[in-house]
Amino acid sequence: MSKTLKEQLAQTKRNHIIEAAITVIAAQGFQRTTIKQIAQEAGVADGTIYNYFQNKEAILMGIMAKLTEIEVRDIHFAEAAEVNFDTFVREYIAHRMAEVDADFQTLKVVLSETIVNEDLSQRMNEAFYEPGFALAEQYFQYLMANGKMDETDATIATRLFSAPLLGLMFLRLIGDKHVTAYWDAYTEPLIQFMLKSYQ
Amino acid sequence: MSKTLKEQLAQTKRNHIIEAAITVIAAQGFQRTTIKQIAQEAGVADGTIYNYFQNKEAILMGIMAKLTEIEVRDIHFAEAAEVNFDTFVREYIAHRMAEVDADFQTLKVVLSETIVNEDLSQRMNEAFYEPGFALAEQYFQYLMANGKMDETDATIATRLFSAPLLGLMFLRLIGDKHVTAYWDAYTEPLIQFMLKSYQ
Amino acid sequence: MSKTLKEQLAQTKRNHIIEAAITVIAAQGFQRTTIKQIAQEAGVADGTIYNYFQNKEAILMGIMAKLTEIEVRDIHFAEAAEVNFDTFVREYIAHRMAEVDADFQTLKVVLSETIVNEDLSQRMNEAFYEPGFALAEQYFQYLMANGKMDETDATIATRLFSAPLLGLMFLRLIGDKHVTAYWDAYTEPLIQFMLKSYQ
Amino acid sequence: MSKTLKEQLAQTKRNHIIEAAITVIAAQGFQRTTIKQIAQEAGVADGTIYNYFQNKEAILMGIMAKLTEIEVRDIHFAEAAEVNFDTFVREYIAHRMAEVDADFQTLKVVLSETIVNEDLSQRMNEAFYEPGFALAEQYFQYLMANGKMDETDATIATRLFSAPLLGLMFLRLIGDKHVTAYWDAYTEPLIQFMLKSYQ
DNA sequence: AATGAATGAGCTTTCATTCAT
DNA sequence: TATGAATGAAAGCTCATTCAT
Repeated sequence: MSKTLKEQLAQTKRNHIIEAAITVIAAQGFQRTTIKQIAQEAGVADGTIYNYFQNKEAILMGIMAKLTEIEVRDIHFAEAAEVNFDTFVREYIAHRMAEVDADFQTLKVVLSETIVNEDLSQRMNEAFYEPGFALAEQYFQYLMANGKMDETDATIATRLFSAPLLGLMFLRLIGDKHVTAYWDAYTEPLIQFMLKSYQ
Repeated sequence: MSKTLKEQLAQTKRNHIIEAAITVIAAQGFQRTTIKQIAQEAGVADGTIYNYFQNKEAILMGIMAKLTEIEVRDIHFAEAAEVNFDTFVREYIAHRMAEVDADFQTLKVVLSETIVNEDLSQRMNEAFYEPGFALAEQYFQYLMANGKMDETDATIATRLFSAPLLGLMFLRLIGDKHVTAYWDAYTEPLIQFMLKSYQ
Repeated sequence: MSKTLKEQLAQTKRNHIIEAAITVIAAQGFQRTTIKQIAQEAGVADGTIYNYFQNKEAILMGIMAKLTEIEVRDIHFAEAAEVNFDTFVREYIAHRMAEVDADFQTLKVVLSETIVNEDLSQRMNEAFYEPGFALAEQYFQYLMANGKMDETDATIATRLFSAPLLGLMFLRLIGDKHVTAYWDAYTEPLIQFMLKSYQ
Repeated sequence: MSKTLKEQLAQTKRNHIIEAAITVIAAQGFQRTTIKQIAQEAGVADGTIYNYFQNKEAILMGIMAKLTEIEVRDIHFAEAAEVNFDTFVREYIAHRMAEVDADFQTLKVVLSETIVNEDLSQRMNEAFYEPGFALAEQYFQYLMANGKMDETDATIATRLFSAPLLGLMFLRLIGDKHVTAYWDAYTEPLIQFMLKSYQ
């Protein structure tokens, strides 16, 4: 039991450092952020970081792992959504919008680095986007097979389906003031926009 | 006019260095790229870079300036497009898609840094996005005033209008293989998608 | 006598740590070896080491002390060898060769540091070599006084006498494969070599 | 021609850094020596070192390369020594003794590290000792074949032949005061000692 | 007495920038 | 103007040592 306790304490500290890292990295990017800054934000010594992470890169991986966990939850949601298309769209958008809002800093850290880091990009695609797309693709193919949707390239349809939401997220990423300040206000208009497109 | 000639030569060299910088920065990001790498790509000595740019940051600004020029061209196009909405959408999407394709590396360099650099983000918004949005906003308000569009928050409508295209661009930024490989194939589906939304 | 028992337990643990230290230091050198490695080899925590040694340097001193004990035994042997010169040489070589073999790792640890550490070198000379040489010198002077050996610089003669064996040991130190693998096979040839020299 | 000049300047500077490195490393060992110390001794900035050596290890390799050059000269000498055995021994010892004296600091640097560094040990054996031994072995086998020497294990004979000199060198390495101060005085006694052994 | 997480000084190395040529 | 060697600040990381438990 005491071993478990120790492990829990270690896990807590690890999470604490990850949170601190997200805060400072989100503000200035991974490369610009120093271990010293992360340590200061976390309130520990530089060396302590290395008791929990093998190197600086591993901190980024730890942050990415957080996102992957979220994605897993997400897929479960989506699988449960065996409903009509309108409901699916509505639920999907609302859910994702809330999620982006809740984990915005984490997303910012990972995505900004993904653009610039081939290796990380590969990993993210495999762990994050492709599973998501595969799910949506399945859904589209089901709709097409049942004549509920025009026959078309499902791969393209999938990307196009997620594009409007990603576009809004992108605007927030690059610091658009209105999108940032009124994120929630975009949910309903986006849903309406999507529904019209798939009428 | 030898002074002008000299200036022209200098401008040419400056552009040459900027092109070299775009190539290497697009591949690995601004922070990871060294002056030495840029100099090698440009075929000049490290020190020569500093005859044309005050410091490393100034190279980034030079790259950004290129984008702004493109945007200026763009706005002129848009102003000319005093046509019906369907034509506007079709032209707008086709034009932008081509543009993203043509200047993708430049976009990648600037956007990846924009996410992570508060200062640059500010500049980009002022010089790039806001003028673009202002134009579109004007257009929407004109449509609304003429009853050709539902009354709604024009600011939101503007962002929403550009979101799908930005979403596709984002997918390309983060290295989605299909979007990257078949960029052109997305133009027509995106147009159809947009037109349905605004029927 | 519980105090003595406690002391004995402490002494045992100290020796245990020293043995562990010799093993890892012999393999990679003192500087390259970390306290953590020694602790792991000894099966204790890092901090425990500091209950038995003031600092890392003190471990080295502890290892050196082991060698000094061996030397003390050795001198006793030598004093007992009040025999003719041939027997002395034969016994001396055989004894030392066996000793080097038995404590090779310990020797390696101490000697490699001795070369590089002025302070340690001083100590080793005073505690180890000089007493040994003094003994041999005495022996040579006795021989010379009795006409059993040419008059010559006894200091030089002493160093020269120990040189062949030290040379072999050195070859083993630097990792010569043959000397390392067939150490015992060198004993008799070395004895013959020495005897011929002093005929 | 100017390119050659530049290369020569670079080579000179490289040698200058190597000399500085030998000085400080000989005094305190490779591991204990910092780049800062070497740079200070050489009168350059820390970073300058890295214009001439890839990393700290490469400095050691540079020092080792110096020794190998010496060895090459040495082998040429030895090959030339197609003389009778007495002369060979006399020349060999005198030559080697002078050499050890001339390059003692360099030897100290390399040998102390060789003891402790498996990788370097391998290299030194291949590049330095084994060629030397092979030469001597050839010589012994020639003598044996001509009945000028007892049949015996030539490998052992070779090591034994070099042992007395290595032993003296070892005494100097570990800082024996008499050997250090009167090195030259050992040459003639060592020659006499060797000649008697091979009578 | 034993533990091992925390510490932070100090290491190697990188790289933007300068400046003598 | 172009060069590229020299610079040294600052980064990531290691590890001897301490100390609360």
